[in-house]
Amino acid sequence: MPELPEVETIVRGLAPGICGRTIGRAELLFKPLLRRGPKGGLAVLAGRQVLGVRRRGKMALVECEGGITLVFHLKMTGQLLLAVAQGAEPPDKHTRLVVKFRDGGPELRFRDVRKFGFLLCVRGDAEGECAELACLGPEPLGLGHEEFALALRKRKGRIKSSLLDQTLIAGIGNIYADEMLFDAAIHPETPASALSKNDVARLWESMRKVLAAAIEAKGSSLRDYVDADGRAGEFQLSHEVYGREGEPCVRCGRPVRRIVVGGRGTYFCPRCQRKKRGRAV
DNA sequence: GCCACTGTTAGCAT
DNA sequence: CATGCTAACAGTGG
Repeated sequence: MPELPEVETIVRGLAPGICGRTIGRAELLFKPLLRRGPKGGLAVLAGRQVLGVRRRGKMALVECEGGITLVFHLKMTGQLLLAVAQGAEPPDKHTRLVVKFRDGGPELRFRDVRKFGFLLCVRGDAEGECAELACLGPEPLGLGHEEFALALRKRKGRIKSSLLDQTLIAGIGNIYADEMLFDAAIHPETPASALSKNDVARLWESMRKVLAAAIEAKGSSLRDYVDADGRAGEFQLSHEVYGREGEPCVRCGRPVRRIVVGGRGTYFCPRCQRKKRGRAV
């Protein structure tokens, strides 16, 4: 579940470990991982220093000398790991990429059980020229609440689907959408355009609160997610609805329900998150 | 063994 | 055009 908080945690862990180091060989163990890149493939990386590591939406960007940027999308099960020592343990069968450094120190590995993840090797202005990045909406933590309200107003679909639309806002995934809707006491199937001014204000606050708390807790580890050092996150312990079907709502005690919204498993409290209707509460 | 389900999203249908 | 499903893949749990 690498959503924004998980990718942010990975990026923060990776940066001090690889910035300033010079890349040696990059071994692409699963060719289709590299969706796009220069003719010679990842050979272009050899001899380049890593200048920075950043996050955009759910993607991790490794910026290298000479305007080369590696863009990783972890999709469902991708992991970016800083292995303890070069060649200490051989890569397992799910390791798709190994990047070695000239100093012989820890190598960077990309593992991905389901093979949905991808890598782009971009030259020049990655944010501007790379479609995968250029089409992303604004960062939820950098978004003012006026702009947030504006973006939702013109939406026809359900609020949960809107939160998951990366072109609208970048980085929110299934878990955090459910958690922030619960925090804001909004039913996930509410049409985005039907939210009151007050609803939107609460949702904006909840979005910031939930994402910040999740980053603080180093993400949610339900299954595959671990940070760059292989450590699990802690935020799953603070989930209030996600994955808690049948368990009592932390606010009212009624059982949490699971429905499907836009093909995604959706958890909510039917009492605290009433469906929007003209009826008095 | 078989079937249902899983954190994402591109691509196609409506 | 916008929105809604499904498939892509592999593993896990019932």
